[in-house]
Amino acid sequence: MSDKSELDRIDLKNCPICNGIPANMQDAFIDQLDYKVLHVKKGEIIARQGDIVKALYLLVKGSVKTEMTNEGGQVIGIENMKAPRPLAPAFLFAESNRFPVDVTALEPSVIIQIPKEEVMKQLAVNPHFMQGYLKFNANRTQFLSEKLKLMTIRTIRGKLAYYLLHHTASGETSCVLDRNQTELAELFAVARPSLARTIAELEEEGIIRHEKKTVYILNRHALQQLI
Amino acid sequence: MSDKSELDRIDLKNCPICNGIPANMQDAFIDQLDYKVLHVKKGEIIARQGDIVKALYLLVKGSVKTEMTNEGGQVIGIENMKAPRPLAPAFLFAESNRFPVDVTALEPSVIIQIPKEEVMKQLAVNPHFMQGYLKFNANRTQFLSEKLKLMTIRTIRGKLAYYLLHHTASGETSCVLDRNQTELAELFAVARPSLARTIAELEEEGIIRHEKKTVYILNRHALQQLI
DNA sequence: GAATAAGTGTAACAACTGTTACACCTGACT
DNA sequence: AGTCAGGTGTAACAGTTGTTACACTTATTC
Repeated sequence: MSDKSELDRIDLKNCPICNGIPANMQDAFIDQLDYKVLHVKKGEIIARQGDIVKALYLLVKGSVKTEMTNEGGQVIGIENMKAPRPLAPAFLFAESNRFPVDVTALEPSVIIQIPKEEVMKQLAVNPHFMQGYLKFNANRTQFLSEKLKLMTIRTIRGKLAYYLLHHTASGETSCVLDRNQTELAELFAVARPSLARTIAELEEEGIIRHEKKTVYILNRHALQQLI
Repeated sequence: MSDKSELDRIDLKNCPICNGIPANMQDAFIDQLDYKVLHVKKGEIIARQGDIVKALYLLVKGSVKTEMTNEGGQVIGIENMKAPRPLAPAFLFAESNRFPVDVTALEPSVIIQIPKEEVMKQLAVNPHFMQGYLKFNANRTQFLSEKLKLMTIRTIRGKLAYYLLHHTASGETSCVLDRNQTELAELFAVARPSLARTIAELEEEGIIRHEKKTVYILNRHALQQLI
């Protein structure tokens, strides 16, 4: 498969797809797995937009960026990803099984490539692996659905209300945000000053109050009305 | 498992998850499957928001609506679904495995419930079923990703440009839309008159032209600039 | 073929959001 | 303590979109 020194450094237990495999079975799992190890330098291209996805790509070390370029050569969207995580696992089994983006290493990185047939075999043989795979996809679907729901709310007030209500445990009247204002604005896909203004408005109206990253919900009902 | 008259009417070959199973194996597949058949009348509730998802729900006949209600009892979002298709298959394996919505029958409908353990068994035993399941989830992820990309484009011009470019085969200069203006506006989550105005503007600028549902792209480069 | 529904084009105005620019605060680092 | 970067509050103005309303055209139905 590969030299043993490599295997020692591969940490699957933190990889979303494989972390369901019990610790005492992980070595056995790796040993019997048919895969390739890919070492890339900084700036090296791992996959190109349009390439057919023939294997499951697990980024086990390093970080990569993904870029989408249109027909005119312009770069449209960029996203960065850090190990450990699978790259585009959904595209392995999708009808259109081509990389939608260019994948480039941001630093020296290690990627494991598991051929599709091997993935299917393991899915059938190893229920932990199957659970992990299904769970990852399921979680991703939920994540995307949630985000989409947020995006279909048109006003910033609405998005903020939705976000706050969903981040406050029922019964609680406050929550601690895990993002700063800039990141929140990005999540909402709105401009940062616009978000700041909306927050200020809601505070003026006595609906919320905030100190640093803690938000107090003073009028839950009013918040619900905003969605 | 159930009376034979039922089985005759169950059409799995058009169900997204099961359609990969060869026709000559479908009967055998159904026979050995452990499942429950659920008949519901119009208006009957099939699942409630918050219920734990313990089985794969396949809507094989009829249609349902899904509603999300907030804590205040207000209905927020509604979506209709027609047979045959699975209901919330992602939630069966997700970390948070609860129905996010109320599911209500819109007409007399038939739902097959396959317990989670049985689904896992079949996934391990039947590679066609597994492929179908993975493919469905993968396609759904792609669909959601695409939609999300569309939503993060802030301007209507941008959304329209993105949509048109992605619905025109490379090399072609025209495409036939499969939605009317109202549906397109819903997809973009914008107001219908606003979309109409934007279309009119792009026509005035000589970038596109349209007759009924056929759109001609007169200046592809300008469209790309709009994204 | 008349009646009805569905879809589209358009306009004026209100409402909301983005842009840009700058002041201020805070914590980290030296 | 001083410097610097990151994060936040705020304001004026421009730009975009939503709202509402209505005319008009095109399908559909009986």
